[in-house]
Amino acid sequence: MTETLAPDVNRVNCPSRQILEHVTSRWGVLVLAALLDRSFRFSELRRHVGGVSEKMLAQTLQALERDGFVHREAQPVIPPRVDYSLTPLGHDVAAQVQALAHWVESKVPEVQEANTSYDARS
Amino acid sequence: MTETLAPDVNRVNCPSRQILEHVTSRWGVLVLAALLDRSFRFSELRRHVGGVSEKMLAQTLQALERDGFVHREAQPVIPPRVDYSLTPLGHDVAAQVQALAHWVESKVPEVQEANTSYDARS
DNA sequence: CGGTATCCTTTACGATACTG
DNA sequence: CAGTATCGTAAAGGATACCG
Repeated sequence: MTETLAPDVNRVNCPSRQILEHVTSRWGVLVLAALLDRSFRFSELRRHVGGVSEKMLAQTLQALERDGFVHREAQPVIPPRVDYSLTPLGHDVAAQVQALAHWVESKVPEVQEANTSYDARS
Repeated sequence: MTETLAPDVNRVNCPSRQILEHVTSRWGVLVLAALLDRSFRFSELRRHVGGVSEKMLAQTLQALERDGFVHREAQPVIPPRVDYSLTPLGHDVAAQVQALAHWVESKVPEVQEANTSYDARS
């Protein structure tokens, strides 16, 4: 009677979709990929990920922490020091996301050529 | 003298970042994942990907076609018939993106537990 | 059927100022 | 340093209507 429906990202209100959106969000991707290499302090991360604002970085980190992908370690010192790292679960997604990012970086020439020929037809 | 800088998604104006954003966009992810299984007609895709509007689907498909990931085949018949499929390049991204989507679907319970314990602390 | 054009609303995002 | 609060703008997105 109590059927558990399998998670499906194609369904509008499936929780998997929101998780996927956190992971693939504009800044989420870059933050996860960065943290795969090493842990970062807040301001380090801000410098590392070009163009991210304090607000969006904080928001992104909170979403990823809430989903159990990122671990936040605050040291009670003055000035404050907070380190962000991946959880085991986060390590798994981050590996996939970073692979994707690297793949894209490696295919830039092909894509640019596709852009050019597409634009030529229009 | 004419140095070619390696593509880096962390740089604000690197083309790789925009490509990555197309691929990881809200609807881009779901469209690529769907097309990995088979080709789709426009309205099939619209029904398959829950919640997508005509406008966004058209926009997403255009971006993916322009980047060389999706092939668009329009048959000159009445009523019109247009089939969308993956290019070889698109097949590679789609495989990664679908793997990510499936991974997320499989981890929904873990993430929901993380959500609960996070919310309990706040 | 497979779109495009228009309008409108909502959300994302950035800039700035402020706090523990 | 590591954020939060507030505000304003820009972009994303949805609804509807229309066209080839």
